[in-house]
Amino acid sequence: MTVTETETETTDAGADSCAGPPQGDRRPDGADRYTISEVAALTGLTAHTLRWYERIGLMPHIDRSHTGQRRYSNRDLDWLALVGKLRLTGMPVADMVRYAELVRAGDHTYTERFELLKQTREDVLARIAELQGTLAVLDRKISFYGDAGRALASERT
Amino acid sequence: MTVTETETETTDAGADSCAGPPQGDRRPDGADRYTISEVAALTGLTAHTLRWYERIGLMPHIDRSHTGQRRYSNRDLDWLALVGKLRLTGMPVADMVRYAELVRAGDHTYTERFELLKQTREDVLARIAELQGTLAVLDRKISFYGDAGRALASERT
DNA sequence: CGCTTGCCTGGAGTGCACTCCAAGGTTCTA
DNA sequence: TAGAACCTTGGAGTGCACTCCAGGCAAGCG
Repeated sequence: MTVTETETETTDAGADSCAGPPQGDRRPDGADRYTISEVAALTGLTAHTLRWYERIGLMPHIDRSHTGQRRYSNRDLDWLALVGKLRLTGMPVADMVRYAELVRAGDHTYTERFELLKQTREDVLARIAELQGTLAVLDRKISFYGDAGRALASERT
Repeated sequence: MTVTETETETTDAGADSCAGPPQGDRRPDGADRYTISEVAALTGLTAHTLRWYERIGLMPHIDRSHTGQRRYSNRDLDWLALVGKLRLTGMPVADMVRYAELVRAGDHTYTERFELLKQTREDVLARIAELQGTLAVLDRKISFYGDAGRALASERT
């Protein structure tokens, strides 16, 4: 029962500062009814993309004003922050939709979500390793170009 | 034609373990005239993609047999290995084409190539940092799920 | 000799992740 | 209360990186 997905996120706001848009402009809980353009500004996504995310099932049900306009909550912002992180890993949107479905389905999907996160973690580690391999290649090439700058040797590649 | 011996490649074909393709099946320089399907097996790219790379200017001029079929050299394989690494970084194909053009243009583009490589290096470092940020988020979430899992387990006991 | 396999070409098609449009209704500012 | 600036929808369009197709040439084999 205690496996609700959401509570950690609310404290997550300033946790990772390096990447992503700053989310310091939040309103306190209770007054958190952001329009779509506010959310666009906060997340760096376009309003188009936010509506599209909703259409494909990547967002939970978004609250609406009495006239039908979207009103996003801090919790929605938390979810979008997670989605943004996952997107950075190269995870396909379809997989994120799958995760969103699991969250919506309730606590009994806990194990599956856990496995999905662990798999994603492995993928991220693998991608970091790949990038470090590429970095080594680049460094070799850069130092070659640096040397060639003095020697002015003719080269291919 | 010379495709009789090349069945050895089939062992390597599916063995695409983790990072770049192992390039241990090369022939010595001087005997390096690979068909397009051999190169496909060695690089993990499809023949379609190899022809497409050529069409968009991402490959240097590829040698041809007397009947017009492509014959790739070890040098071409080296270039493809670099392209593969750059592709892993998420560099757009258009940028790689730009780099290829600089290489074709000759030695006087040395500085520009150097700058491009250094910029790419910065991009890779930034992406690694992003991924490490994401990793932190995932780890926090995973440990939360782990705790919740133990809680559930102990509840059940 | 025909059959199969591999290769050639230009151009069309695919899948993903947005991105935009038209035609309205709503909310804020002066 | 006017008008700008926002919001709504379904559906169509875009850009990237392939991916495939049709129609044909070339070589090895029984």
